[in-house]
Amino acid sequence: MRAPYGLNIIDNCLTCQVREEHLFCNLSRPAVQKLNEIKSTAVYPKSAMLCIESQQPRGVFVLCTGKAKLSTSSSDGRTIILKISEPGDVLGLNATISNRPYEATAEMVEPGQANFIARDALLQFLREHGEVALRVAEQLSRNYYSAYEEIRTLGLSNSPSEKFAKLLLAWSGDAAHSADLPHVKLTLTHEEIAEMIGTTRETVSRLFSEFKKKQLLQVKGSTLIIRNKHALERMVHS
Amino acid sequence: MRAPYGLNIIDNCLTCQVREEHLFCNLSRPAVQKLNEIKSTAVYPKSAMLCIESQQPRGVFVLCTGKAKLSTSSSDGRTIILKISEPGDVLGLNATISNRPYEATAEMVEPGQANFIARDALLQFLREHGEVALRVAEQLSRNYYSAYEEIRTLGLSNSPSEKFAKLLLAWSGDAAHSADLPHVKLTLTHEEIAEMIGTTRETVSRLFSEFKKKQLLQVKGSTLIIRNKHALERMVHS
DNA sequence: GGCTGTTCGTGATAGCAATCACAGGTGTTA
DNA sequence: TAACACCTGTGATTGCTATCACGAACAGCC
Repeated sequence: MRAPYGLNIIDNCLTCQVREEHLFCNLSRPAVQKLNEIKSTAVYPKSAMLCIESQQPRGVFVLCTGKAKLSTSSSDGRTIILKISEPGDVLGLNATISNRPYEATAEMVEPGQANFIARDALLQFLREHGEVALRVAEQLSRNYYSAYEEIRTLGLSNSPSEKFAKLLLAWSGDAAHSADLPHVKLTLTHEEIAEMIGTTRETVSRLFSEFKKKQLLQVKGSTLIIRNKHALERMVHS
Repeated sequence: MRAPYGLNIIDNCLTCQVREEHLFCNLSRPAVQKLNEIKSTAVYPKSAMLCIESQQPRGVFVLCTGKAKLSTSSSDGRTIILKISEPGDVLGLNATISNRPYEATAEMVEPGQANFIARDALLQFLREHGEVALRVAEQLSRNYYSAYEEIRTLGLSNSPSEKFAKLLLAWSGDAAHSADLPHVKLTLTHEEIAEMIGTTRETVSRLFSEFKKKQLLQVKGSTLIIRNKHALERMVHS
């Protein structure tokens, strides 16, 4: 089986980029072997859609390199970006397990590689390897928690500035620190940031201006520097 | 082990109120037997807390009768109600499985009965009965979907009236129909409804007035009658 | 019956963010 | 280098809803 949009194949990327909590790490030897048989690797260009909201699930994707944005839209064109997936993330797991339509669209924002595992093969694999079913449960639980965090953000913080501060803090969490200040590579447009925090493009622009003026952040080309993390934290849980 | 707030015990309620999709239905005989050994049943009065947000998980609750509201709060006192749990629902499963703090508070809004299964016993049980682990994965997936729906509601619909309409439709979904119109027993206060749709009490009051004037609904004592479901549907996905 | 606490209805006001509008910037392609 | 598409900054305006304020309705309880 071949994943869509496939271009070049780099072999055996399933075991690269592993992190402790990931789905297919530290499995028994036969499980790893079987996994390698049923997966297929492909390279996706920018803007490639891995899966599309409301379509029947074909299987899961494990992102190896690159980044993908997960989004959902309403019928009137409004869109929210749920998260930016990083290498190691598993996409479409819920839909595939429960055989309901994909709940979100996954679109590459940076070109990269992903493994695809077709639904039937995955389910068969899970039936044969009970150890992995538990991993799946844990992964689903993790998904749930991040969805839950999203609900808290959307439901409990009202002002755009609060949500913006929260986003910046999340970014600075996994950022490189140089000269003690978190540096973040800014890959999203204001429009996309707006979709992440549920506001408009113009408001995001104004927020950037405002936060710069307040010495909270600084932008150098495409790098964003968090200048006052402490102040941001105060804004969030006030 | 004894559940907190326990008053009277009505035996063997674990198998009552079953629905197809529920966690502990249609299990093998030994599994059911083991389950009956490790569960404890208790009756909870109105306002009893089954579990509290941010506390370490003690175990799961299976609601048998009555209703419980699941809510989460921010440090500044804002509260959102995530859902009203019905008999058959499993509370605290995510937290218990992943051993993270309860993500929500569960408070009885109508007195009722629930089974409690302590964490250790549940995990042991799951290890012994692989069949149930799959059920757990499915349940987690279902939880995820409803969390996801909540995100869509909060993130994609802006106006309170839209969210109110959405809530009314959800209610009318599982409502008794008399004379062709859905009748709903109104058990929540305006304040609580406000917390469900992320607005204020006053706005909910005004929404009721507005919707009455527009012939969308009607209130008779504590019964709410949906008078124009179609119009509500039009409001939602406009 | 009168007390108290909770819930509900509704007016007045203020503030914030969506919307509209447009100009300047950046990058890409021919 | 010109043309084009996209992204960004910022002003002006408007509308919606949170907030404050108060009184009415209602239930539970001595």
